[in-house]
Amino acid sequence: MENKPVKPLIKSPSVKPRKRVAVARTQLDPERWVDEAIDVLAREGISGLRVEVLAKRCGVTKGSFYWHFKDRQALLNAVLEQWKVGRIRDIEKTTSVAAGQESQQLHYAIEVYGASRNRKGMAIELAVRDWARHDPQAAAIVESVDLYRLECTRKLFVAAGMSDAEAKSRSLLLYACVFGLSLMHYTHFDDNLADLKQRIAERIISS
Amino acid sequence: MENKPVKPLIKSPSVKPRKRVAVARTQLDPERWVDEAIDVLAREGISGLRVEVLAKRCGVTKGSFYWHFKDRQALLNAVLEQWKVGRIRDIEKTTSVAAGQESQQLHYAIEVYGASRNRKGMAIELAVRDWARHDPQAAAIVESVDLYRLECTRKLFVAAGMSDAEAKSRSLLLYACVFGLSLMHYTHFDDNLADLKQRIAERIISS
DNA sequence: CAATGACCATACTGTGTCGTATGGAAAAGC
DNA sequence: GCTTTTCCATACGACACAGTATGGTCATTG
Repeated sequence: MENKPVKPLIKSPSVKPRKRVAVARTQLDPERWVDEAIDVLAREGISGLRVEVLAKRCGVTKGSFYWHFKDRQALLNAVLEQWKVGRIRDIEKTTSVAAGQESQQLHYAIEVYGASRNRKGMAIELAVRDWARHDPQAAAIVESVDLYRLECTRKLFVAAGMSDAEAKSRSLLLYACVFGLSLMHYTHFDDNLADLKQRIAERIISS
Repeated sequence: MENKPVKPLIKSPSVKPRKRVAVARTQLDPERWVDEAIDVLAREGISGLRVEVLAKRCGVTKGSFYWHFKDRQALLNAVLEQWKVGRIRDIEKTTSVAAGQESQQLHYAIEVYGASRNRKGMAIELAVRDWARHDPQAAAIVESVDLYRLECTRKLFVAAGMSDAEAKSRSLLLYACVFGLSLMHYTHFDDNLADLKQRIAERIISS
């Protein structure tokens, strides 16, 4: 085991930018690979995240990939980790609010997920959740992110004056609705989708 | 085109059970293939639905598959069609109710989806929806099923005394919540999940 | 300037999969 | 009984993919 001490699972940049003044040519670092991988994940799903496809998108060959990563699984782990920290940071930014503004912030949280903007973010969200249905490791990441999200919005509902039990149910309802709407096809169900969404948001948030 | 008139896309049983008294040996018909395919779809997803894997599960080889189906896509089409008719039939059964029982029936609709039973049904549901994210044909089927579902529950809300606009928003909220809950991991969010679900259902249905 | 290391290309093996071609066995039809 | 049809097995070719081995290029360092 571990007979390749000079090639870790994910090659960290170590002391890379020592004299790398202008990054002479396009050098690929693991972060670049992970960013591209998340992009492929968003539009192709986990089954479309293949090494050679990714390498072609980066303009290189597999030789480069297997220099930066031990194998495909190492990349997937890095993708999961980056997704997790990104989500945590995003949640904290979305749910931090001054006292008295909790309801507005909850409305904003719904809107920012369901809007036609942030399409890529929701595509990643769904791809990761589908991934988690077949991979226990991904499932654990999703669960930790879910629990953190639920807890953050629960605090908002509590700050808005709800009981603990009610706040928990509202928090779960909020995220379930946001994710559920993202995988339904209801564009032709009503000609006034704005009013539809407004009513739903009110039902979730208002007392 | 169509230079194989004796081998249609999906070989219908035609006049098969004429003298097939006891089904001497295990003859495979397209329905059997589709049933097994849906089973694989439920636990592996669309990317795991491969011809040779399916054949092995049926106890035969590819030769049999390509006798009953033109190619893999023909099987996928049959899977989509069977899923659609099954869902339509299920919806009609779930949303048909005597007058005055609409609220109870709506509660039942939520419960029958979210319960720990019907796990396989929800797995198929999610697999098809993930499939629809990359396949326009599957997306069209999902959309038609969604619209039918939304319309059926909308009528229930209207029969329960709601306005048309409110009934639409409740109907969409109901299904979004049901599907959204199915792809979240909230088991460790509360120690009284029954109360949590009860509160959510009340919020969706009650006036 | 020579040597070292970082980074990537090329070539290769092995496996899994789709689809086709063809033959064989058993039942059905005449 | 013989032929035809149905249903499946076997064998094959083509391709995509994961991973390894090896060599090449360029910058950095002494």
